[in-house]
Amino acid sequence: MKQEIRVRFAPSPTGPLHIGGVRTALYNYLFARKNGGKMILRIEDTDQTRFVPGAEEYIIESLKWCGIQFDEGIEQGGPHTPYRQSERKELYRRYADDLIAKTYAYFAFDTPEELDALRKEAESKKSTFVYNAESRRKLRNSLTLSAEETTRLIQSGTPYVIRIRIPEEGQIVVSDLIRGTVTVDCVQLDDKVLFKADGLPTYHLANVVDDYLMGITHVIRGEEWLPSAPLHVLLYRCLGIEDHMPQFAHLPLLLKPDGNGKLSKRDGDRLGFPVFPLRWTDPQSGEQSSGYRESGYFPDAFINMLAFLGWNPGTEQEIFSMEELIQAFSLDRVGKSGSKFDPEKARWFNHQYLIQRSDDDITGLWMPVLKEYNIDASGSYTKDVVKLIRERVSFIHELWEQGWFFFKAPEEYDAEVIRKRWTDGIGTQLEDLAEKILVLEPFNRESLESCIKDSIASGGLNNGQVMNLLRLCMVGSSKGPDLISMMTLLGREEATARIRRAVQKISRQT
RNA sequence: GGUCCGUUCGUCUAGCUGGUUAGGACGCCAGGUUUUCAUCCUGGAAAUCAGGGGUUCGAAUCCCCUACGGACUGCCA
Repeated sequence: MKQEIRVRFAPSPTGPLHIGGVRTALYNYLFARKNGGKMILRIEDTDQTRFVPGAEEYIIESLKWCGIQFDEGIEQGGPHTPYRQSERKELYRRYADDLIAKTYAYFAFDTPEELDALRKEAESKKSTFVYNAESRRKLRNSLTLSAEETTRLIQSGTPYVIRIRIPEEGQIVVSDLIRGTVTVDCVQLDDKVLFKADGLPTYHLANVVDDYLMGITHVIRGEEWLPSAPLHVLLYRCLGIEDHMPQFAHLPLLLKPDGNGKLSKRDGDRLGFPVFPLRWTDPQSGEQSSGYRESGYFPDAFINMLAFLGWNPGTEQEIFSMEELIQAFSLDRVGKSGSKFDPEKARWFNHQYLIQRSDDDITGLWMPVLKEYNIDASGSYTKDVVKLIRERVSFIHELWEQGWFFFKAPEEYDAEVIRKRWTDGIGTQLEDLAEKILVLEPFNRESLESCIKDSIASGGLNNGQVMNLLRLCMVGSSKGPDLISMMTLLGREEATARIRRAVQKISRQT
């Protein structure tokens, strides 16, 4: 029987989840669903100093909004409860002790201050301090101290950490589903801390132990983890669980739209687009960061856009529902190089999703927005408006800009249009036309159209001039949907009132 | 500095096992539709495949070097 595929998304609750993280979660999710596997949410909160209140809730809410679902995790439970590392605290020590017993790890008593000093000193000599096979010989640890001294220090309560003892020679080979084989010499690795003085494991230990315990088969994570992947491979080996080592897939990074570097929180504020799925308020500073949800993006559009940043189906199809993404997804179609995030394309995706929606959907979404503008219109009227302007926008909130004049008469009239089209005597002719429209029977598209045409013909007027001025009367500028449709929808009273009103106002100005 | 990863139109990318006029999308430009604006449709410009060496009849595709970019280099994840 084939082994069940199990993947995990393992964020740290140190702040809001950024879109790079959402994409990592998405790829994990797609991979799991595509292969009939399980998706697990594990919270990696082993650093109590960086804990941010609300971050965990934010992460969960974000993923829900995106439609990324978990089979196991802090909310839905599962066979490996608990799913929060802080609650699994007792589990890790055993593995660290096991490593010590096998001499793959050792106790180190160096204080943070001492190490800091060493780093500073090295820096001043333009080199980097590395805790490795060479330097550990000169530092205070269970490798240099006698067994008695080590025991004495530990028993007297001296703070210590447990570090891995990297082999002095040999190579470590990481095989990566996206990058192929990555080989690193052990000499290049350093004796990373596995277990901290506060009694909690570091990422490296906790991650490997939990992935093992939770039966994770594929580790799909960001490229920033590639440099420590050899350490993780070594850990599986030292722990004697190499047979359970998952397959690795390191995803390329999301880059800034301009210039170079990893996309960061700052970029969004600077370039005017969200970097986070949901709006986030920093509990400490109160600083706000915008979110895709609040900016009017549809979750499926956002997900579609994100999926295409680093992956493509190899066909020309670009619009994919979550279901379609699941069907089409495969890790070997994930690229190797980082991608710059493009806000313009994100906008285009949203447009595609908006025009796919039904008139009723769009109307339903717009009604509450109209209320905020103090517009109290009926659903059926609003829907008629939606039909006329839906193609023109990418976001629900843009409907107002494209159709406010269906709900109130313009207050101002574009001076440029007046200058170009307004002539002496045109006012009275427009008023005559208004008169005819008011008594038009029946009042509909066809009759209105022929009424205007007749009036133009009999008055010897310029076609373009009248049409554009009528538009000016209705909208206040040379914008908007088809004039006849617009006037029909506004109704004869409103349409004629707007003509009279405009003629009055403009005549006074000119 | 060191280690590792990467490099095809401005951007996202196709091009999997060497032979294509290097394809698509966003954006941009032009024309058409709309007597308006937007949408939409059609067309166009846009990558000497980072550069240089090889291998080969033939390389964006394989190898090497260089350059550039990025990540990592914490008792952070």
